Amino acid sequence: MDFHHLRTDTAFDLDLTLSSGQFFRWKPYKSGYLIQDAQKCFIIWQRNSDLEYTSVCGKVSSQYLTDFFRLDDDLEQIFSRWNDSSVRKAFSRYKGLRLIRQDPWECALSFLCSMASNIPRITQNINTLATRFGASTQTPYGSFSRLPTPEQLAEVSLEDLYNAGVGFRAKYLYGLAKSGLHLESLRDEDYKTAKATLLSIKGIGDKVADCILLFSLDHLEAFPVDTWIMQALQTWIFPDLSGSPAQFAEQARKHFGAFAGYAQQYLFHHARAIL
DNA sequence: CTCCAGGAGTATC
DNA sequence: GATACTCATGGA
Repeated sequence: MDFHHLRTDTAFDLDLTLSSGQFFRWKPYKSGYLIQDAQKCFIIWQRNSDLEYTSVCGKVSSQYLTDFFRLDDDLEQIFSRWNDSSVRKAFSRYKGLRLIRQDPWECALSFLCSMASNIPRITQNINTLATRFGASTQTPYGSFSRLPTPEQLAEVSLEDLYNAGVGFRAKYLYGLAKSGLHLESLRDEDYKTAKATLLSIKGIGDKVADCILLFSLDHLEAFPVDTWIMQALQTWIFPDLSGSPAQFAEQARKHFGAFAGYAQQYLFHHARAIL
């Protein structure tokens, strides 16, 4: 096989980044990881500042990995503007935790599955969608199921989706697939316009929309507020504020600014660890 | 058995 | 605009 190297001259922690609950199609493989991103599949190891990787299916390059793991984001500069002790503590404790720039379609499916669920089950759901409705690829490393494309999922019946074990989320996945919404075009729109479009899809509310915008569409000012972040904000950032999750999200975006999503990801990880 | 989980839609006031 | 109820399923 063809192995390549990528040297990371900025902080990057592959284990932390993968296990931080933003992306679900990965699993341990021989002291490294096997990662599936939309239609691609690759294996990757990290040893200090060196990433070693090889494509399994689809073309994976150093540029692709730099984009996928957002290795060009300057974390020191992004976090230098924030003085909240909890954020500073999380930043020093979780060095190298990065947002992932994942495929928008995969991201939308994942976070539609995420509602009233948990990370292990989201992982199970997204993998089931792939094995049942996606194409299968034979590789030297075994057989892999690709995620169904929007066109492929649009051909799946509502009944088959319910039988895939995604619960009440089936009707929302069905609606998204039938909508024909072109997620990629939302990358170039401003945050509020892009979010309004996402909110027009049944099943996508404030939180899921912000996850899609943050994790796949480069809208780093998005600040998804779930139950964990709600606790984190009330405990650490706005102890005197009361209100709805939407109001806390609004305050958080004002407080953290253009890169609020990075503060969110660290606070989420921190809250999950100690609250 | 009951309760809850990286929520959101709907009805009702 | 707030609040309560509902939606499926699996694990604790």
